[in-house]
Amino acid sequence: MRFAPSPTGFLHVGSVHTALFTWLFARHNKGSFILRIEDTDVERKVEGSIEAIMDGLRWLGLEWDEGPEVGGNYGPYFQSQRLELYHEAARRLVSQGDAYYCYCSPDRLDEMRAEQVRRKQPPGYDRLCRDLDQTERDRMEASGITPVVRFKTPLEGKTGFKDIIWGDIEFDNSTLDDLVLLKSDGYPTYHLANVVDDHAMEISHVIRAEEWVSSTPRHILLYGALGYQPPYFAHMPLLVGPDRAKLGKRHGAVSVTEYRELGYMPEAMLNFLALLGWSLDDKTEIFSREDLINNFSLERVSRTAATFNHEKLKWMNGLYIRNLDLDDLTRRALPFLDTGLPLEVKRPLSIEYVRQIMPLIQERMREMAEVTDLAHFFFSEELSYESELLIGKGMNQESALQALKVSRNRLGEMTGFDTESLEVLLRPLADELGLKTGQLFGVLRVTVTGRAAAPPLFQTMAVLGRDLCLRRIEAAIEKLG
RNA sequence: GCCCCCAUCGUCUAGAGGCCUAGGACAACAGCCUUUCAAGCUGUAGACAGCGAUUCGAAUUCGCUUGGGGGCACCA
Repeated sequence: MRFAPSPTGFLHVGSVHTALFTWLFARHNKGSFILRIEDTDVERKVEGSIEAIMDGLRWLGLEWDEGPEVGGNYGPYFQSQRLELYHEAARRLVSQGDAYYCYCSPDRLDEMRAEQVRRKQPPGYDRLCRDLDQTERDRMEASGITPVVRFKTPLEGKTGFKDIIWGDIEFDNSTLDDLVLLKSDGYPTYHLANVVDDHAMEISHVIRAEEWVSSTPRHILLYGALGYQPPYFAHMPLLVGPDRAKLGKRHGAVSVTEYRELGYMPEAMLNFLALLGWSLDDKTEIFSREDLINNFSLERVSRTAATFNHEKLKWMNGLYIRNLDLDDLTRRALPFLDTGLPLEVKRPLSIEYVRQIMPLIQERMREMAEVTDLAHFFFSEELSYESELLIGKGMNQESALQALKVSRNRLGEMTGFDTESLEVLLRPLADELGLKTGQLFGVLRVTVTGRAAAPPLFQTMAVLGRDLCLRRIEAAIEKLG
């Protein structure tokens, strides 16, 4: 099996979806997973995208058995390094009479198509050059035109194939036009290159997105003309946005890099993507990589396009985060804190301190990048919040001020400063002050964290430490007074 | 316009003639827990696109309609 992206930018989640299913199929069946770079479009090639693709796949753990940087017996794995193979195939097809040189200019083709659309005809090459004789060809050659090679599609008959996911699909050859195989710049089109390579690399199963269904008959025809046995085809359901159109940039984050930077875990990403167009049964939805490999089958892939639901991904990522052990969580969160926290915060961050904070915010994170916002008050000296926030329901400035002053004194006299002693001290204190526990705790929470919603108070204070807590109480008293 | 395909809660899906008064999950809503926010637990609401046909019986089979998508490049 192979995953064959073209290096035209970032690694798209749709591509990863296909890569994942291909990889799962390969792993499940003990086949090999090949990465092949389809760099046959010089114009659209984007610098650095090959690295982005490889980085992305590796981050997700979709390791390839053959391909760039790993090698293999069927290389090279860049189509731009395999041009001779395509030329040879094209020459053979021409000499067999299954392909021909076409001298039509792009301008003529554009006009032709515009005219066809105007007349509401299906657009397609009009086969002007299909039956050129030798003298006409010589004349064209002499005028300096570099021809393209086009496939001589049979005019009649039907071409069908059995798709593992879709079943039997059949096309009338009359609806297919003479596609270009070799471009005038000497590069092959996808159609030629993919057929030649899939055969040369002994690909048994071609797994790709649904958008390729309509060009599959052309490929079948090509395999036939070349005398090759076609592989099995499995077309995957498309990933779409909320408007049901093919997932694209306008739908928000579509590159794996973006998700990585937001703090999505590869495990969650794969789990989520696997459930788009595939399911095991009516209840299982949390799968480890191994579970996926063990249970995957193309027969259970659905045919309907799936909406990429960010909300569910977020939920699932949160679930994975909650399942992390302390060390793992700390290790993964550290880089996000490092880049996300304000410059004033001293670096390097104390791993021990971060370790103490993590349990307090673990169940509140859904994207790892949220760690910065959730934990910033553990690091910043100054807190900024509106003083009204200190005055809770049923309280006024005076009672808040008094609560703070008394708390300051008591806290200062404490011997220990752990969660339990804080609770033992503070809980009765509310009563003494004539406040409900919620009121007292509320004032202190805002004082100590700068916000109304935060992790449990006593634990938070214990981590912050007595000094910082007292300084913040002073600051709050000042704010109110 | 032509070709190909798809159609179960808002979303992801289970369902391959009776197990379906259609199951699960996200999201929503309500309650419980609770010092806030989360997390967790419990519950509520929510779908077989429509119409015909086959059948004792249809979400499941067939046809039509409607809706949606994909493709129709010297891009992949």
